[in-house]
Amino acid sequence: MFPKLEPLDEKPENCQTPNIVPTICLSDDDDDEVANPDALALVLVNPDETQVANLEYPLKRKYQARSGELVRVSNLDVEDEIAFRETVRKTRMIYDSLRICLMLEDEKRRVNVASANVGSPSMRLPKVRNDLRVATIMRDNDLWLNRDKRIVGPIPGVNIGDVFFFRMELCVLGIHGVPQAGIDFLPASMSPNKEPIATSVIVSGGYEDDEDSGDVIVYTGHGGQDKNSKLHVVDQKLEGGNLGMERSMHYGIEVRVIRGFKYRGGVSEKLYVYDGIYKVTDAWLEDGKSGFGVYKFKLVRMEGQPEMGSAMLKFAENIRENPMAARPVGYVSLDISMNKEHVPVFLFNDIDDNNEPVHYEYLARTAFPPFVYQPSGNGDSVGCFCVDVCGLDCACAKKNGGEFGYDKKGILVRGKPLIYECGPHCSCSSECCNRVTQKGVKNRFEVFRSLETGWGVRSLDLIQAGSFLCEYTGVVLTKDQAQVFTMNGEDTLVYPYRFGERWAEWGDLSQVDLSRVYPDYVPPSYFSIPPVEFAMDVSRMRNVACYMSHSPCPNVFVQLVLFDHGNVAFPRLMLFAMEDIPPLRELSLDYGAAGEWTEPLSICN
DNA sequence: GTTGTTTCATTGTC
DNA sequence: CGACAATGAAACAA
Repeated sequence: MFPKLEPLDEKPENCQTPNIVPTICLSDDDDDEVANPDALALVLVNPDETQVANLEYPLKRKYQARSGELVRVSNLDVEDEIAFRETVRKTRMIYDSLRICLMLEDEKRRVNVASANVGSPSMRLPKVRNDLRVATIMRDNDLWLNRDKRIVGPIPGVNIGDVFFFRMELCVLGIHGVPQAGIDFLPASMSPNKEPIATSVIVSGGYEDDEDSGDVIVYTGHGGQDKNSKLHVVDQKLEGGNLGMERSMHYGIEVRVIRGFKYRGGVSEKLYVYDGIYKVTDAWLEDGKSGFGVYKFKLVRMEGQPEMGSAMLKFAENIRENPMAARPVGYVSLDISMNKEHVPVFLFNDIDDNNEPVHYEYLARTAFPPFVYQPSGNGDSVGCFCVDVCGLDCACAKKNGGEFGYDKKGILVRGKPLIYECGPHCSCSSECCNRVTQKGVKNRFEVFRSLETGWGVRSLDLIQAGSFLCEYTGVVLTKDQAQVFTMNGEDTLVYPYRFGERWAEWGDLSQVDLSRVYPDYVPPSYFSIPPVEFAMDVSRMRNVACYMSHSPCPNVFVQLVLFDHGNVAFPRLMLFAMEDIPPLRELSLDYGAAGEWTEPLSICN
């Protein structure tokens, strides 16, 4: 009764994919398409260019409209990959930092309103959706990516398995440009041949007629639903995104697939995972479960892509529930920390018979020499006198420049040269939120053997950006001790100063103009500390951090923290997540220039 | 805790 | 160019 959709009679030809950024031809009368060599650069955010673009239309619209130009980005070299990845991550860091910033500012205002309205408790602030507000502010500051091109296929800098807590992030990055609809498509009005083209879909299981078996999805078109009941009340029509899907099938245009899940314990109730590109292989109209006509699209995952992120999430969940059943072989140890961490640290090797990490004594906390703990006499080791939970007048907050290092959920607000936590000298309770890193490891880590990097570390839990991971521990050596240690040639010491200043990237909102949102907003000012001059010996005692691999584009960074003594020359090296890290993805640190950290180097110069 | 209602931001169409 | 419908998620009220 329902006709199968027939493809248009004219078949496009010469639609091969050139290397860099081809324009996609949608009709056969247009055979002189030329790749624009400058188009690649346009994908990256370039403040100068976007400002120029805005000046052209300063009165017509507040922000640059989304482009109608379809492009593919392929065959990037390694340097381009890293550059795109950095851009994506920077954008995501701004999103997260701004969201936390708005949250903290709102809290301040709430306190102010409450104190100004003593006796009239009915006074309330309007409700806010910070996930949406952040996107608006970033859009007004030209910080959205990929608005000047519509990318077909993978988004440079976005990897399969990347996870997102907010749907709006997908808009900001250009992965899926519409904030609500499941199908994102180039509209007919902007299309060269006046046909809509679908570029991405979100599979959230919100449609009763969806079927999802991983590599093959039967996706239900949109429309026909009642506004309130969400039930199908009329037949769907072949228009908009539905027609776009059919046209993408016709032209063989790949479609990005993002899966959405309900997720507990995260910063949001939902989790989105980028699962790679699919091809639409079939489209038809049928009676849905409601009895009304629904369009169906068969999506088949393209070959040669890394394993699906959603499959990895599921696999990690299975390992957490029953490690042995999920992976029968490969466990060398079920806890190399020997109960020294609150959660066990697995040692996993299914490649060779190397079991080296079990031979080192596990050191959950760095051991400093006794003199570090002696009071200096200038009062810097005196704690705060807060009762129960610290407020903004806390002495430790003042040391941090008038704010706490973490939000209420323990997420690092912004990187600093040094963060002071409340410690044993403070009178506040152990529930004080300024005691994040001293509480130790919370994630289930696994040291694993890989062919590429030797030993590596990954987590079985999803790690939210800005979360504390673990300390980088070892036996501390002073400058003099380190020199003696390295005299006999081999230098296996770790030099903290070489980790660099990745912390400065976390929470950096200098690109955002907040004066319009908060006229009285004062950007934080940093204080500086002298360079860290001690070295760390990890040749006998170490912890999980020691096995993290080096990367020029790391997902973990070092933040210096003090809590059990006041000696700024001997801070603890605390590791935080630079981005949302999906389970089973390798953790990496920037140890400084590649390879350099293992070479002997005098630190007294 | 559950359910229904409203609201948020953006795009595309009329 | 302006109005408006469509859309998912979360805050909120019941």
